Amino acid sequence: MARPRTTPRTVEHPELSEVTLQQALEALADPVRRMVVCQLTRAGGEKGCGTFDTPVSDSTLTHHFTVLREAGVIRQHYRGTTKLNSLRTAEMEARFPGLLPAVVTAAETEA
Amino acid sequence: MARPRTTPRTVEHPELSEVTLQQALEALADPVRRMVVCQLTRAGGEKGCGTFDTPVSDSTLTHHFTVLREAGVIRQHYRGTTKLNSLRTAEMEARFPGLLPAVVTAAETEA
DNA sequence: CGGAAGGTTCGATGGCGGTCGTACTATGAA
DNA sequence: TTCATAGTACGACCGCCATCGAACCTTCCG
Repeated sequence: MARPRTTPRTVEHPELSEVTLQQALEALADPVRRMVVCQLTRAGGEKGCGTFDTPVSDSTLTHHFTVLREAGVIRQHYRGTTKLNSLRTAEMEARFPGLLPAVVTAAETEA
Repeated sequence: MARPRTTPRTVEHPELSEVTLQQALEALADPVRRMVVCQLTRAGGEKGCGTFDTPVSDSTLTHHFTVLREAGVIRQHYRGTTKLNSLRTAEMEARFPGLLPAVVTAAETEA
């Protein structure tokens, strides 16, 4: 109803300037969300929601994507029935210099 | 009893190699703990437990110090009745390169 | 027009963590 | 020895968040 049948589904993304450090750290402090970020880093581009290897259910994963998106860490958009995810690397770097690389590096090193 | 009257109180500190990224991020994801870290950074050295400006009670603050210590972020030792706190900057840098600076910088910038 | 694939929404649940007050211990000073 | 100061230990409480399953919505493909 809210959206005519011909309009594609859209997703809301915050400006990075509206994102707090608190949000970013909370987003990155969850192990499942870090898995997502790492897999996204390794993929080097876009990746469908269903293509991630995690130990949680689909509905839980949806929740994690939402948290990451609202923290400005990822960008999401639809292509057909698939929802593609990518990192907002440059914007994150501008907002929180060094944070994302530090976390990803530490996560990769640890594993 | 466990400790003879002449032995000074001691505090247990983990090796940084035993600290997980999870611990470090959880430690830094709390606003009160970040206040502590920032004030410690600004102080540039040691600082007594009672000299921090936070919105929580003493007992809660004790809890936060414990979390920070177990995450390898701070070192604590007694001098008389006072407990002094300092950052384990170099060790943290070796274990999680760039992490602490990124968080502190972002925190300082934001405020 | 089905039907299937890909995600989402919703409500419930369970556990963990931040918070507090109070009682306590340890040290140093009077 | 007694008091004051600095911090700790303990127990209780409360709210939040990760998790799930089930029902649902969208889009594509026969």
